[in-house]
Amino acid sequence: MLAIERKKLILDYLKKRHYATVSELADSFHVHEATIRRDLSAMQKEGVLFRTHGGVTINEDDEIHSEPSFNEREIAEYNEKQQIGLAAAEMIQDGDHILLDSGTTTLHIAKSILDKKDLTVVTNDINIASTLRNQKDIKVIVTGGILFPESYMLNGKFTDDVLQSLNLHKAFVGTPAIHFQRGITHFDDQLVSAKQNMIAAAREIIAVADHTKFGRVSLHKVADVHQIDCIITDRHIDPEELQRWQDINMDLHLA
Amino acid sequence: MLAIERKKLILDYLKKRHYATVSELADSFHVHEATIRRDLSAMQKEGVLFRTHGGVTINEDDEIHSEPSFNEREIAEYNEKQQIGLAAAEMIQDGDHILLDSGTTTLHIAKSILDKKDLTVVTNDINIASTLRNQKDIKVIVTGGILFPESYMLNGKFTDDVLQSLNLHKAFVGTPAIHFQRGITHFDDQLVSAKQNMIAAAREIIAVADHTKFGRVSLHKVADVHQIDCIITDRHIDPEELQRWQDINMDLHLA
DNA sequence: GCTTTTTTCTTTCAATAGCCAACATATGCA
DNA sequence: TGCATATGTTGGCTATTGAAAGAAAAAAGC
Repeated sequence: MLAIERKKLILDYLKKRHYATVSELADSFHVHEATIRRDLSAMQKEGVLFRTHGGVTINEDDEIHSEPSFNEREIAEYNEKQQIGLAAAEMIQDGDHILLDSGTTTLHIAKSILDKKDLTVVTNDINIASTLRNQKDIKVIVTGGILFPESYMLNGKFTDDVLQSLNLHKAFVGTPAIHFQRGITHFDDQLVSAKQNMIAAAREIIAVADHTKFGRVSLHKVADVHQIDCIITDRHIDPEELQRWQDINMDLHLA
Repeated sequence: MLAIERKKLILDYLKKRHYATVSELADSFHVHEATIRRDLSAMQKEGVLFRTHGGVTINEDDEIHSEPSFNEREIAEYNEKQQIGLAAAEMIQDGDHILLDSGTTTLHIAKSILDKKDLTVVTNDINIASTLRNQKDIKVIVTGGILFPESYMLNGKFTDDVLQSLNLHKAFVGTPAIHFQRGITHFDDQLVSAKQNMIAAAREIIAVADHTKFGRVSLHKVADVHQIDCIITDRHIDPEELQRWQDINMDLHLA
């Protein structure tokens, strides 16, 4: 069995069961525990999952997540995400029709646009919808769909249908992996379709990702680099990485 | 079992019941009490729970969602609505596909079904969706649509489209006006369509309304009496009113 | 109120299970 | 063959757990 195949199966398993021990995985694939550990370490580096003593759990850090402060990284990147939110808000004009993808970074965008006027916000995140619900001058449209386990994100056919019927000025899309050649990728194939529809629905695509997401490549392709009009990230991005994006003339904002 | 898995389950447990003892947790996970104590100490350090002598309680002020400022509607008839919620929960079997209309009474139904198994819940209320989002055994489908100002309700074309494509076992529909001859009526014409679609989508229609809603008639017709299979209300309903419904053989439950 | 008893908590230590790094072996490809 | 990559093996190190003993807190008895 190929390593990549094994990794895919590990992910599939984790999607269903959420946790797995190293020995359990080693047994079921008939490989040595060291091999599994190497797989898990590599996958952790990609940001796909989270290793713990004895096993592994899925990293629902932000694409699928919201459980407050279960790991320290969430707190660590809190300020960065907040800054990204403020920078994104500056790009939004009164009267805009925008789309906010589900996630913690985009939630910060929502919190930063409460004083805008005559805004229409489409979102697949019920937490974002909730945050905006008291704003008289903001019309909120929720995409509908299946609520992802343990998260605030909606996904599935209903989500896709609604996204396909909309035309928006700007879409703010989050991603767990962004690479200057490979573009936006995602570890979960189930979420690819919604993100692609978001990108198709808006005139201007703004990717939002804190610095830890850069240089990562995951299994499933979401969008090419040229489909992205602009990226917002935080100031802790690696200078070499920054240079690579500047070399290809990407409009990259540091919050 | 992995340590992190155990910690997650402790949290899940505390979300349902607010308190747990160390020995109780040690028993249920088949680990030594010292292990549980170590888990709890670590989790307290993270700020997710609060240790007490002999046990632990949850620290749930960090839920992004909690709306402390209950509006008047929410407080009105709180206990009655809670009772109605419990009565409705008794009518729901494991494995059911149900629909919960937006509203405070139906929110109480949601709170009363957290330990059901293998449930599918369709709702047009993002607060209800949020309440159910942590339940592993409940699949939540949100209808999508425009978020009604100052509320948690979704409405409009997207809502209607989704409702029309679903087939459910039971629909729990709230109403501000119910009359033994005129049936269900509503003061806001914008909401009529969604309610009618709900009624069309389910095999069994259960109207939920506290006693103050009885005898009222509003401008817009939603449904005839014969379209309702069952009504759940509270014990403060006027005896004469009760008699009228019994005379027409309505299956009326007093919570 | 005070003391005694019981329960729970903390600390410590030993045993086990899991981890990492280095090296060895195997596989595949040019 | 030689190189690169993937996997297995080994030994030393670390983390987690359960058990035990003393400290602290709560409950019971007077």
